Order: sequence, then C-alpha cells, then structure tokens
Amino acid sequence: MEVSVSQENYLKTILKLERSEGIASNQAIAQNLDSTPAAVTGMLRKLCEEGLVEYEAYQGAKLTQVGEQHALSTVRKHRLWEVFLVEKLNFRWDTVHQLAEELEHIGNEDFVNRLAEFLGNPLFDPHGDPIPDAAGNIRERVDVVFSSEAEAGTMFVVCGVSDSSDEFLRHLNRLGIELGSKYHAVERFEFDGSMEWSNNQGARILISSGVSEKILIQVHA
Amino acid sequence: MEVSVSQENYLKTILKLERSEGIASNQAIAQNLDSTPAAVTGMLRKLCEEGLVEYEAYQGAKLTQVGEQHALSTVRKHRLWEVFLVEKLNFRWDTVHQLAEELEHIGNEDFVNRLAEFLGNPLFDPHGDPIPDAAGNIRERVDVVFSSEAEAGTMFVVCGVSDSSDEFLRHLNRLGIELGSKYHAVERFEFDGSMEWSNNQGARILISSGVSEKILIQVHA
DNA sequence: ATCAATTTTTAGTCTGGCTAAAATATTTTT
DNA sequence: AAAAATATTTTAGCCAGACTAAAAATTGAT
Ligand SMILES: [Mn+2]
Ligand SMILES: [Mn+2]
Ligand SMILES: [Mn+2]
Ligand SMILES: [Mn+2]
Repeated sequence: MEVSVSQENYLKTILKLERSEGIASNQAIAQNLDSTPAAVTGMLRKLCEEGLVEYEAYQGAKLTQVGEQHALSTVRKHRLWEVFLVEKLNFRWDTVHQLAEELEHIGNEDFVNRLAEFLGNPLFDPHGDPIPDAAGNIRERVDVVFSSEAEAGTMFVVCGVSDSSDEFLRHLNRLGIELGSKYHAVERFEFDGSMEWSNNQGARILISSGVSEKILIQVHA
Repeated sequence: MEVSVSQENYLKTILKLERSEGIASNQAIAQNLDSTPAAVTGMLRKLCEEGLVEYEAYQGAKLTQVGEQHALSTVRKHRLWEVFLVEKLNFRWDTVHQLAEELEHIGNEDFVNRLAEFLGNPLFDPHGDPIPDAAGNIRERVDVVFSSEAEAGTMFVVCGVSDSSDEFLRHLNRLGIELGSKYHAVERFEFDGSMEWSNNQGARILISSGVSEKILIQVHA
C-alpha cells in the first residue's frame, strides 16, 4: 500500500512518456531514470501487482487510474514546492529542481493542499509547467507555441520551456530571458534557423535554433 | 560522507540523551528509537567510523564536534519546519511532529537558512523548544520552571512543554492551554499535588500533577 | 523466414538496517 | 573478592529494495 520514493519516480516518468508517446516503453523509462531495461522490468512487475500500472510483458506500460492519480499528485507536489522555493525562499529557477525532487515524496494530500492554498493555488510552476489541481486536472495552455514558430514581426511573451535542465536555464539567465519576458521577433535567418529578437528597450539578441526550439511563447494579440 | 535518514535520527537521539544524561547509553538509544541494543551497537560502530560519534565498547556514545553540528542542524530543520507548518500552513501543534520528522532530512544548509530567514529567524518552535541558530548555538531560556513549581498566588505564562507527544498536546488543547496562555496559580492541593489555576477571565481549571510537571512556565514579574 | 531490436529471465550483488541468541564485559550486591 | 545481575557485543543470518550482467525469449520489420 505504501509507494516508495523510487516507485513514485517511476510513476512520474511513465506519466510523462504516456503523455508524449502514448505508451511508456521499457527503454524510454530506463533512459529517463538513468537505469537499465532489466531493472525497469522488475519495477513494472511490482507496480503492476500493486495496481498502479497496466503492464503486459513486451507491451510497455500505462498507468491505471490509481497510478495516474498518484503520479499527478507527485507532479503537483513537485511543482508547488518549486513555486515555494522561488517565490518564498528566493531561489533561482535553475536551482530548484533537485530540492523539489526530494520534497515531492513527503506528506499526504492534506499537506499538499495546504501548501497550495498558502501559495495562492498557483497554476504554473517557475518553468511555466502547469500545476495539477487537487483532483488531478491539468489546465492545458492554449495558444502556446515554440518560439521557433514565431513569424518575423510578431510580439510574444515567454511562458515556458520544454527543457528545465539547469544548464539550459542558466543559459537563458545569461541571455536575460525569463518567464514573462516580452520580445519582438525581428527576423529569422533561414541559413541556420537562428533568430533575432528585440526587447522593449530595443536591445537585440541572437537566438540559436536549438534555443528557440525549447522556449514556449504566447503570441501577443 | 553522506548521512542517512536513520543515522540522522540516531544523532538527534544521542544529542538529546547526552544533554539530559551526560552520555547516551546503548539501551536508552534503543528505547528512544524503538529498536534494540544489538542494532544500536551496529549503528554506533558505523557512526564512529564516520567520525560522527566517539564510541568505545561498553562505554556509551558521545557526539564528536562534527556529529554534534550535524545533529543540531537536523534539530534546527525539524523545529523550523514545525514553525512553518503551524504559522504558514495552519497546522495545529499536535499534528506537526511526524511531518517535521520527514522534512528535517531534506536539503542543505543554504536551504535551511533561507527557510529560517523566510520565517523571521524564530527562536522557538511551536512547542516552546529553542531553535539552534545557523552556527548551532541554542539560546537556553532563563527563568523557566515547571508549572508544578509555581507558588500559589503567582502569575505565569506558559512557554513550553517537556512532552510533545500528540496525546499530551491534545489533552492541553482540551484544557485550553497553549503557548503564551497566562494563568494565576490559585492553589496547590498537597493531597495529590494537583493545582487550581485561573485565567484572566476568571475561569478556573484543575490541573493534575502529571500535567503540571510537563508544562514549562515563566513566572510573571 | 530471418534478423535486428527490444524485453524478459536468471542469477546474483549490494546497501542498509534489522533480529535472536550466545558470549562477554561491567556493575552491583553480598 | 566472588557471585549475581545487568548491560553490551558478537555472531550469524534475515529482509526489503533496488540494481546488474549475461543469456534467453519475444516482437516487428523486411
Ligand atoms: Mn523525486
Ligand atoms: Mn518545474
Ligand atoms: Mn526524522
Ligand atoms: Mn517541536
């Protein structure tokens, strides 16, 4: 009946893969958790026995209702703690992931809900990722695209990243890009897909395609 | 170099016993951690190897400088989290111990210090226990005695308890006694050591000796 | 049908902590 | 000082949880 830390990390990974790939393959799970397919098989069998995943040999894994709720609850905790760390303890967005990775495994629903309440029931975490509500509903954002899609001449606001690794976030720090930053897409260079953006002070920055493909934006009305 | 959750709980227990008994006997540790002397011996050897306790066979255990700092840091975290839970998340004082018992094992010094800062560097936890500062110094309270010592006629304020068990705290809840409550010691009945107190609304309560011996007070000037 | 890729099985390792019982040391009593 | 009582340590082994390497099996694609 008790779900271990390791199991919760598996559930989170399966949730992510299921949303992005439809099903969580053994190999993808292993890669995400920095483990091996053999180890994954063992854990999937355990999670299956406990009714948290549906799993048939060779067919990959899917979360059950119960498993999905548990995964969503863990994601909720993770993202709420990230908000706490950034908003209340003044951590920067590139330093909160590891701590949240530990905090997400503590306490019960009551605890999380009080934390959410205390934080004002935020809808997004410091990386722009949506925070599931107490029932596990995720409000998916509309009108969000990758900045690489922005047409020259449009205005947009940065509202998320698809890569929350410390390295990428630190790179954005150096470029001065953060959540809520507004830019004007000046031009795209077809040669290498890089772009030129300008902010409202008129300062210009050059963005490589690798970076622009990981930044989520909302185009200004 | 990494101290496990279990080891941190041992260090906290040894710290407590050392302060109260001078030395931490094998048996006392076992009793506190709900374990057995044999298990304690094993752990003490490990902690000794890691330089966290001084330990000679049959002579009981004492913390080294490093071990004491670590224990104090864990106690600091525990009590700060209790403050957070009560002050920010509106938990009651009888429901925070178990959660703090988990939270105390997470994160590093930077994290704790930011938490302390956020909470306004409180000096006491919700049970009146002093919170060590970042350097491990505990400001010991002066003029604090057990309420059983209060002489009839004196006024006093409740500032701590020597038993933070949920059961005892819930009993105090029922009696309406909390940290900061002011009372007047009306009379002590020598027959059984029980006392009568009155609050500033004139309401009177009868306090058994068992209870009065666990409540810490400061006598009013 | 064959082959390559993926997954599972097998067999065993490792960590961390625990227990029960026997042996040993210490402390207290006589 | 010896004996008895108490406390501690050793020994030997258990257990959970998670992992690994290599061999075997399955799948899916050509
Ligand atoms: Mn985690
Ligand atoms: Mn995040
Ligand atoms: Mn603890
Ligand atoms: Mn406390």
